[in-house]
Formats: sequence, C-alpha cells, structure tokens
Amino acid sequence: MATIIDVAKLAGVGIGSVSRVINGKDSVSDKTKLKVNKAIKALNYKPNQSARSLVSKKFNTIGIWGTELAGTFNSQTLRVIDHELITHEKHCLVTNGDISNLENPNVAIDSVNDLISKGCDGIIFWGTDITHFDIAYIEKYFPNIVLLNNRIEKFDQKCFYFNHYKAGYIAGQHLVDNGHKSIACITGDFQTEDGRKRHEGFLDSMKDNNITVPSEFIIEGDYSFIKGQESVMTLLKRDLDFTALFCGNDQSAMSAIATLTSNGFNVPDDISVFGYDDNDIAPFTSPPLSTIRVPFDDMALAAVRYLLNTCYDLQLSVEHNFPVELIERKSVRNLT
Amino acid sequence: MATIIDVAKLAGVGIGSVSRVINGKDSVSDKTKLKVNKAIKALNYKPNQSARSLVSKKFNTIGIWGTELAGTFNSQTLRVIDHELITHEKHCLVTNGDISNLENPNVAIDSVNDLISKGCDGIIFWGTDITHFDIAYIEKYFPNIVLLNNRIEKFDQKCFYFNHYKAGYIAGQHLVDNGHKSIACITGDFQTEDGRKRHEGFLDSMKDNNITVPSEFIIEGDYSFIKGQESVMTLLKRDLDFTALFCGNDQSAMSAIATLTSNGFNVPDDISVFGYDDNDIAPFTSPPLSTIRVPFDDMALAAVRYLLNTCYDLQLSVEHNFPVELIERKSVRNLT
DNA sequence: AAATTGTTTGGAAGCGTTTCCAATTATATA
DNA sequence: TATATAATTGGAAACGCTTCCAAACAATTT
Repeated sequence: MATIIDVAKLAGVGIGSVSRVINGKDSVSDKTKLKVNKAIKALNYKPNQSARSLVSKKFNTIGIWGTELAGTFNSQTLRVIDHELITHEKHCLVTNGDISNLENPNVAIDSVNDLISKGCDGIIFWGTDITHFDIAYIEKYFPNIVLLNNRIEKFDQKCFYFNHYKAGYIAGQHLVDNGHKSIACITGDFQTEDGRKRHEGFLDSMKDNNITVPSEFIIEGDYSFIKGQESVMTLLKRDLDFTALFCGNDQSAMSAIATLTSNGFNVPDDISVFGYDDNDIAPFTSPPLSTIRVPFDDMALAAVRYLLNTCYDLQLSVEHNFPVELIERKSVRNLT
Repeated sequence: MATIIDVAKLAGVGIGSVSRVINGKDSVSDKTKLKVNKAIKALNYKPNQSARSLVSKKFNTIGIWGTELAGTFNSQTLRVIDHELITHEKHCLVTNGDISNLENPNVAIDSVNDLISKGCDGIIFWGTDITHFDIAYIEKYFPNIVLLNNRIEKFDQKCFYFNHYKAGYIAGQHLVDNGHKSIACITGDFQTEDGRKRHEGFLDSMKDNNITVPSEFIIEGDYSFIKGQESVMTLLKRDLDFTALFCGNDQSAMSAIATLTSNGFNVPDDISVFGYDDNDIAPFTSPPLSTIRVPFDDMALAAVRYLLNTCYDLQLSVEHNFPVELIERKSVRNLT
C-alpha cells in the first residue's frame, strides 16, 4: 500500500502539500494540486484511516448499538441509516446490544465501551433495551449519542421517538368508532416502554368510551409471530366473546389472523384485527391489515442527521415531530 | 483519555511491560501483571485502536458489503454474523453496496475500497449483486474475502451458497407428486443468479415429468411483496387454468396468497401456493406456507467463521454443505 | 528598486500503540 | 561461590498521518 510519502515523492512535493490537497483545506496552488492528484491516481493511494484517526481524533464512523437489530423488520431502517452515512462519507459500525448475559450486569456498558474504543464519533442507541441509568452514565463521558425509538426526558433533544400513547389511543378509538365494544388485546412487550405506552393509550381510549376490558381479554405478547399464534389460541380457549383484536405489532397481528382463519373464523367478518407499525407485510396479510403507521425510517433519518450535525458540525435539517397516522385497510369490520 | 504512558507511570513500569500484559503474550512476571492491571483499572484505560491498528495492521473488524441488507428479512442473519464476531472480540462494519448509481460504473469497487481503507481485515460479500469480474479484481489486492449466497467457481472455497437448482427441482417435483400438472410461476429476479437457478431447476423437473409450462404461465418477479400481488393479478387476467403457483420467495408467495384470497380463490383448495426461503413469515401466512428451507443463518455462520479463520489464524469448524430441505405446511393441496 | 504584504511550501513533531533489542535480574548448574 | 542460562524488563524506533512553523516565493505598494 502506498503511503503519503510515496505520493509526495512521485509528485515531487512535500508531504504537507499532499495532506493539504487530500483534505481540501488550506491553500494549495493549482499546479501542486494537479501533480498530487496525478500521483494519487497513479499509485492508487488511499489514506490510512488509522493514522488519520490517531492524530485527528475523528473516526468518520457512527456506531449503532441496538437490540432492535434483532427484529425481523428493521434492516430497511438500517439501510436508511447507512445510506445517509455514506452520503456524508461516514461509516457504520454495528453492534447487537445483546444484553441477555445475566451474569454480567454491565454487558450493556461494556459493549458500548467496546464500540467507543473501537472508534466512533457518535452512537445511535436503537430501541429501549438500554436502561436510562446506563444512558446517563455513558452520556457523561461520551455525549455524542442519540436515542432512536426511545425517550429519556433529560435528553429530549437527543431522542427520536414516536408518541405510542397517542397511537394506542387512536387505535382504540378507531375500533370503537367502528362499533366494537368487546375488544381483546395481544399487547406488545411490557418490558419495553413503547409496549406499555401503546397499551396505556389503548386502555385510556376504552375508559373514555366507558368500555371495560376484562383482564382475561388481555394477553401480554412479545411482538413475535409465534406469540401471536399462541395468544390467539389462549383467547380462543377462554371462549370469550370479542369482535375485535388489537395487536401490539403487525407480526403478531399477522399470525393472529392466520390462526383465527385456520380455526374457522373469518377476518374481519367474525373478528376484526388491528395491527401496529405498518411494516412491509401489513398490506399483504389476508385480509390486508389496518394498522398504525410508525415512521421508523423518518425517525432513523432524523436521528442520524442530528448525530451527524453534532459530530461533524453540519447543518442538516432534523425533524423532531413524527405524526401518528392510522392506515385503514380491510381487517376491521364496521359494525354500525 | 489515559494512554499507555499514564498506565506505565502509575504502575511504575515501562510501556513495553504494559503492552505485554494487555496483549497477554511474551512473558511478564506476576508482580508486574498485577501492578499494571491495577493501574489500568484505576485509570479506566482503554487501548486506542487506531494506534494499535496503525502498527499491527490488524483492525479486528470484518466488513459486510451487501445489497442483501436491503431485503426485509435479513437482519436476523446480520445478527448471527455480529454475534459470532463479538464472540471473537471482533467488530462489524456494514455497508450497503448500493450499486444503483448508474453514472459511476465503479460504484461497487469504490464502495469496497472505502470499506477496505476504513480498515477491515476481511469482507463478507453478501448476495449476488457484485459481478464476478469485480470480485476477481478485488481479490487480487484484498484476498480475505468470502461470498455469502453467491458462487464463483474460481473461489469455491470462499463461497457459501445453496444449491438453488436442486431446490427448484425438488419444489417442482413436490408439486407434481401432489398431482399438479398445470403450474404457474412467479419467479425470482432473473438478474440474480439464484433467481435463475431455482427457476432452471423447476423447469427441469417439469421436463422430466413431461409437463410443459407455457410461457404465459411464467412471470418474472423481483422477490417483493408488491410484485407478487401484481403478478397474480396479471395471471388472473390471463384467465389461465392452473392448480398450483410456484413463487420465487416467501414474500411473493405471501402476497400471492393474499391476492388470490381477496379475489375469491381459496388456497389451497382452488390453487396451491409454494414458496421459497422458509423465512419467519412462512408459518404464519393463511394458510401456512409450504416452502423450501434455505439455511441462511447456517450459511452466514460458516462464512464468518471461514473468514475468521483466514484473518486471525483460528481453527473454527466450517460447514460447506447446506442441504436442501422441503417444508410441508398447508398451502399445497394433494390432488391425487 | 526596495519594502511590505500575502500566498504557498517543506518537513519536523507528535498522535498512542507494538516490536524489537540490549540490559538487567533471577534461576540453575558446576 | 562462580558461571551459564533463562526470564523479564525498559525504552527507542516505527507505523502513516495532520498540524504547525519557519522559509521561500509572489504580488502589491511605495
């Protein structure tokens, strides 16, 4: 691999000049610029990033720490992030915040430290699996962070999240508006804040409509296909009378539909199903799924841009407000 | 940030000794080891990776170059890769090989070079979007590569792929075995080799059973949900008589089922549907989808391990053989 | 033509490591 | 105890870059 010295020699200039043309700052005469660029091409020279980072303290890399990577439907979002980074000539260092190692209470912090010492200028924390406590701890010595799909009041500016409470409320209201009074739930994961929030919102919409939801109508889910299936079976065994089913995400809604169908229920004629997320599969369930659109990609884009701004002194526009949108398709029957 | 010099001073030893205990090679007395480790803890010292890489020429990082990241169902695979890397204390640098920029014929090479100069010890090429020509070119100056879900005969050892031809054949045979004689297709993307291969295999199974598939029964798909939907509509408009539909992947199979259903056809009573991939959604379509299992995760694991072995002189066991497996669920009706 | 100002240049110093070698210390052998 | 051998140690040199400063050169003013 050619070094800056080789380039300088071939171009017949000093290494300082080569560095200057590479970085495009400070003044260089056109003549030198030409000579240097020619030499760079001739030698197929690529600056060594380690050497660069060593002196500049910049890594041109953004880390992504996320248990959400685990989900099935998030690679599109990763793509959005990566694309924005590439646009600004940055790289993308990914780590699965796998915090399942119960023996080490510091797994989260340790893996973040790993990411930092590997060298990134900022980190996107994706999802709610990291504790507020850990975030606060990390932020002290590494302030260039951003939270995606998570909210910590203290760092509100750095958080890019969705109003899950409101969305849950709207979902519930929609079912009521369509004449449903007896509604079952396969919730999101109550371990996660957004799982709790959307359920709270839903419950409050019921309350405001004077509808009580007995606890046996509610099953705590975990966003997975399989849990959606199991939950429907449980619900069915309980022999409850419900006309609608609100699911914590589209995956569980999808498997709920499949399970309902294979047990002889028609969706939406017998039972309506409402999802959450509006991910890729939603339009293609049978019947197509009515759901809440969560603008993950917009949120991700805003989060990266915010981070890019703080890490590299850019002025990209950053959205902080992500509207709740209800998508009506065919899985909810109008009872009125 | 504390440096190795600070540690050496605090511990009252030379920097060489500190380096030796960090890296755990060469002999160090227990006494020194103790002193150094104490100082490291006291200062919360983390070695600077840039400095390390600069001299050692090792980055402890594996790059992933892949357009397949674009897909909806691949983050699970990414997780597998990342997990294996973390296990061996390596990092994971991701880039979306976005080769859609038609103005620059070298986008692929350029983005790979980016990855290399950023600093990775090896690269996983994920998917078939990179040309054989480009791979051969890159391999010359950067031999630590591995191809996932792609095959180039010249580098067979470095390729971790699936026998799509055989799988296509088996899928076709399965439909025939169930009494189907009139079979339509929504193929994979013929731009990709595996799209072509699985279709070839399918066609050959038809030939071997003396079944002709008229060209109007075949629609070239692109693996997307939406294309599956459109293709079924086209097929339906052509008013063809087919009892089974072979789809290039589970996504298109899923939307095919949904479209068929919403157009009044029962799956599988009226029309059978067969998928390809056996991804997460397959068990939860309505009805559950019969399909070919492609062991993406096993392949990915083998690929990383092979790379780990070559980059870091490890001896991890590496599978090179990935069996074709047919998964029977409920979407194919037995006509016999 | 001389003096002043501004532009461009080369290269030394330093970033934080690893690696090597010579020097020191400890251990074993005679 | 003296000597040979082995284990351990400190620190200089090198990795490839950016940044800085003093020097060289060019342009402008007097």
